[in-house]
Amino acid sequence: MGREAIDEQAVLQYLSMDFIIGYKLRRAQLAVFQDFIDTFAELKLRPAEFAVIANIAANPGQKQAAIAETLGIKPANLVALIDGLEGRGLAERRRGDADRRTHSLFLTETGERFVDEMYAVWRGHEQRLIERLGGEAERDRLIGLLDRLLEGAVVSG
Amino acid sequence: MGREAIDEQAVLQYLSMDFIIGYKLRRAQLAVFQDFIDTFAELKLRPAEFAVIANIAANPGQKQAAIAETLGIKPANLVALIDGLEGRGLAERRRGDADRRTHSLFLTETGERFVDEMYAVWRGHEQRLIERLGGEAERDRLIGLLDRLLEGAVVSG
DNA sequence: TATTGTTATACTCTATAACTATA
DNA sequence: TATAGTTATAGAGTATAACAATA
Repeated sequence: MGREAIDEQAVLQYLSMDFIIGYKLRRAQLAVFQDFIDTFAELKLRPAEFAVIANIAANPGQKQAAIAETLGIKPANLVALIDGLEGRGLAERRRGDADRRTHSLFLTETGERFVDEMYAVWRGHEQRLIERLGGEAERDRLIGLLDRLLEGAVVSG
Repeated sequence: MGREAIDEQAVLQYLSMDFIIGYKLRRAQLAVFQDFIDTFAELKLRPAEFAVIANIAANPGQKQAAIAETLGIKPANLVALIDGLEGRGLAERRRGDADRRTHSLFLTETGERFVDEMYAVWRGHEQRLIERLGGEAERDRLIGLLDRLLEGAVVSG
């Protein structure tokens, strides 16, 4: 009966959802993405597009498969994303010289200028989140905890 | 030029994606949900279904609108979810007595037994996450930080 | 008239299989 | 044969508008 009492308490605790890590994580992620989407509405940039542009800027010439791997998305789903960026004149595919099956990705000149603007907007968004968290030390602590969840995760594949 | 140098450094930092809160949050949430999905594959329970059942169990008789509000989903999208639970004999709708437009939700006896099993499975999942984080104190710290992100968020509507 | 739950529908994100062109 | 990128497609999740029953 002692055991039942403990279980009952635990059940009530989890049923409140307040201590469920995945639930809180999802709600927080949605709130942060909503802020991102609102913030970047003017630049018409979605989170995935931001991530792709940032990745090309950090490593110009990367192949599509490498970016998909880095961002954890399927190569097939990267195609429309890059089509969009290419259509807006921000990025371009260049056929591989050695291996003509591959596409290396680069920012255009327009894309380079866009990155500057994107960064300025992003800084406002990120600063707002840091303030909500209570400062950069808290931000670092959060990133550290999230990294632990990621490091411990079973890699699918 | 001093200013440019600073911006360039900041750009490189953010382009590495390592300090972007939303990005890390999304990756961690996906990793945690993947663990949840694998863990609950046997019970054939998705995160949203878990949340609905937990909510009914915590507050039997709640109306659909209230649950949708609590979980942050649209009433229209709750319909199929509850249809599924009702179809499996876990939950049931009861027409409101005072207001016959409303549906109050309850667990069936099967549902009550299912909750016990669900809790046992959930405890393994949550314990695994707590271990990844480094203990309950770290879990509490993470929840606290996520709450700050949620509290500071602009409520849509 | 307004509200609860429902239906229909569309849009995004994600996953898989089959295709092409190259290797 | 195998691989990089592509196409087509299907499944979740989520959003809105219109409807029926009821208030």
